[in-house]
Formats: sequence, structure tokens, C-alpha cells
Amino acid sequence: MSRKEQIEQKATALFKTRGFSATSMRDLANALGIEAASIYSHIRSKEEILQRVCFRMADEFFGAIEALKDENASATEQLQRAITAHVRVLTRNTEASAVFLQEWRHLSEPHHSDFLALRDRYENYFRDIIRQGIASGEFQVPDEKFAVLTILSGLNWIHTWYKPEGKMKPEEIAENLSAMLLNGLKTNLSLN
Amino acid sequence: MSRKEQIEQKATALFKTRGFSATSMRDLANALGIEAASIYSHIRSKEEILQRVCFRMADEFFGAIEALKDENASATEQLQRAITAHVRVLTRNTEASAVFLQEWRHLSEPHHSDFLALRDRYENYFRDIIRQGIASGEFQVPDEKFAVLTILSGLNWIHTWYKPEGKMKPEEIAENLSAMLLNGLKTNLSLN
DNA sequence: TAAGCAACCTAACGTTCGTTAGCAAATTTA
DNA sequence: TAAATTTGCTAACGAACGTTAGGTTGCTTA
Repeated sequence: MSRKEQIEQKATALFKTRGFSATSMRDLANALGIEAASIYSHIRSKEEILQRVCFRMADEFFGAIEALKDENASATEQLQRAITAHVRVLTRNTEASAVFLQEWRHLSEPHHSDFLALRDRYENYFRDIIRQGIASGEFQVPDEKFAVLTILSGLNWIHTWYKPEGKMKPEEIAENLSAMLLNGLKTNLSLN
Repeated sequence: MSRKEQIEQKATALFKTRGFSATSMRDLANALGIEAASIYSHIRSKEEILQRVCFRMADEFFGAIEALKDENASATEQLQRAITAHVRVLTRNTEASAVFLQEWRHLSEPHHSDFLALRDRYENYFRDIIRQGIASGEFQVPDEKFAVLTILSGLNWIHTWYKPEGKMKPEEIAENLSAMLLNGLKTNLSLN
């Protein structure tokens, strides 16, 4: 791992716990055991770190769900796979995920807008699955966008409590989450 | 409304959109149309504002769910009521809620610890309902804490997209959310 | 062995930060 | 109408901020 990557990693950890704005370059330098000015041998600016973390994670999330596109699968199956893929990325790097989810608003333009556009595209991926499930009769849901936001909020909360050394493994989390969310989506005529 | 409350309100709006650390007293003063130093005729420090917002909202959330305690109601009913109460508080003041949910980590000690203790107590209220629902056979859930976190994450995401002038009214949101979450919790033998 | 480069240093820059001191005007209260 | 309170001002403080300039050291490569 290059020195630049090491710096990014330490910065990510600090950004997660204290936030981007509340983390100074001197804090970061201190965590690395060097002087603040030395960091600038490796990066251009503080925000560059944030940009790299945010867009790298965006790439990872997109890569994960685009790898499993399957037109023939049912909406239920597709949603389950998407949830599993999302949880896998999230749990593999909790710190970067937290920064990706919480600190993107400190991006300056045009990165801020670029990021939001990517986020929209990602949400649309889930929205399409929901729409498909409604059309096929698999899902019954009061509002399409509402359903997507509720699902993603459930997924994106994980980083606040997940610990790799905890008892719940990523696969388990994905399973439980799928179960909780899907049974809330599935048409179920036996319930009034 | 006192000048102090006006200041708090404007600060809350800024804290929500830019975050506590990225909002300077000069930003706040500018939004109020006065000088930064003038603010200190009304408040003791920048953090005092954050403290007041966080703990006032905590009071509101507790007040809302404690008002509807009913030992005789079913767990399903209790959860529905708790969700409705929670959503009502959240939507009545989106900005303060956002600060309450996102900026509390910038509280200094001992307020930080105090806040976390309150948050735990609030989560436990929901946890008790879930536990009761499991005992009565109303709910079937893989993990108790997991269920609470997923529910609350769904609720606490609302502030990011809810607009009072939008088409969805608080009662509708609460209903839809209850429906999505409860049907995911309810024992349902007809599903495999 | 010389050149190049990666990694880090000290010193300092201009700026912004939260906050205080001291004072003036306006408004409210007695 | 006098006193007290509220609300704001200007000027300034010391500290912390992101960042740059210029230099040294030691390892790697030709």
C-alpha cells in the first residue's frame, strides 16, 4: 500500500468519527506521526482526499450491483441480490462507507453535483426493481419512491453499528434485512 | 418569539445544511443581518445552541411516545402509535430533527455522553415493544436489536427528503411506514 | 557512483475562527 | 421621566486553520 493510500485510510477513519470539517490536517498528521505540511508531498488538498474516498466508493457500489444484472430473474430475486451486494460493499469497508454516506455534502462544485447525480442513478436502479415487482404483482407498495428510500435508509444505517468482529456476519445481515424488507413488500392477501 | 429563539432557529437551519463545524458564527450573523459579536449578547457559545437544539428535540421525542403508553394495547398497535408519534415530531420540525440526528456528535462532554444515554433509552422503548410482540406471537424477527435499528433508520431518514409542502402528509408517511415495516415483522405463515 | 525520487522537515504565509471588552442606542419597565 | 434591559455596534484578542516555500535525508535506479 502506497503512502498516499495510507494517508487516505487514516483520513477516512478520522472523517468518519469526527467529520470532515472537524478534522484538521494537523489532526491527520498527528495520527500519522508526521508534520501537517508533510502530507502535501502526497496529496494536493484536504478535499482531494474526500473526493477520492467518495467517488471510489461510488464506483464500488455501482460495480457491485451492475455485476449482477439479470433480466430473467424475478424482482424479488433481483432485490435480494442487490441488497446482498450493497451490504457486502458496505461491510467490507465501513469507514469509507460512512464517509461516502455522511460527508459527501462537503464536496465543492462540481464534485457535489456529480456525486448527487450518481446517487440518483443508484437509487433509480432500486426503483426499477421495485417498479418491475409491482408490475409483476410480486410487490404491493403505497409509493414507489418512498419504498426505495425506506429500503436504502435501512441499508445505509448499517455502518453506524456494524463491527467486523461482531457476531453478525455480512451475509446474515443481508439475509435478515432482505427478510424484514421483502416481507413488508410482498403482496400478502391473508393480511386484511 | 424571543431574539434568542430566532437565533437558534437560523442556526438550526444552517447546521442542518452545512453541518455544525462548517457553519461559522460569522455565517450565522450574516444570515441574521447582524455582526458576529452581537450574537453573544444572547448566547454563551456556539455549542450552547447545539446543546439546546439536541436536548429540546430529545424532550419532544420522549414526550411524544410517553404520552401514549398503554399496557393493554397489542404490540402491533403500540408500534404503530410510536411510529406515528415519532413521525409527527420529526415532520413538525425537520431542521431541528436533522440537527438532532446528525450533529449531536459535536457535543462536548458531558453532553455527548448524556445524549447517547437518552438515545439508548429511546431505542429501548421500541425494543420493549418488539420484545412484547415476539412474546405474544405478533412479531417474528431474526434479531431484536437488529429490528429496532432497521425501524428507526427508516424513520430517521425522513428528514432528508420530507418537505412540508410536498404531497405526502405526516399521517400518510406514518401509515405507509407502519405498513411497510409491520408487514415485514408480522408472523405470516402463508409465506413459505 | 551519480541522478532521481520519495518522504519528511522547519518556518512561515495569510485567513478565518470563536470569543471578549467596552460602548451606544433603543425599547421596556417602574 | 428615570432606571433597567435588550439589542446591537466596532475593534481586537489569541488560537487554529489549510497551505506553500525551500531544504535535508536516505533509498532506489541507471
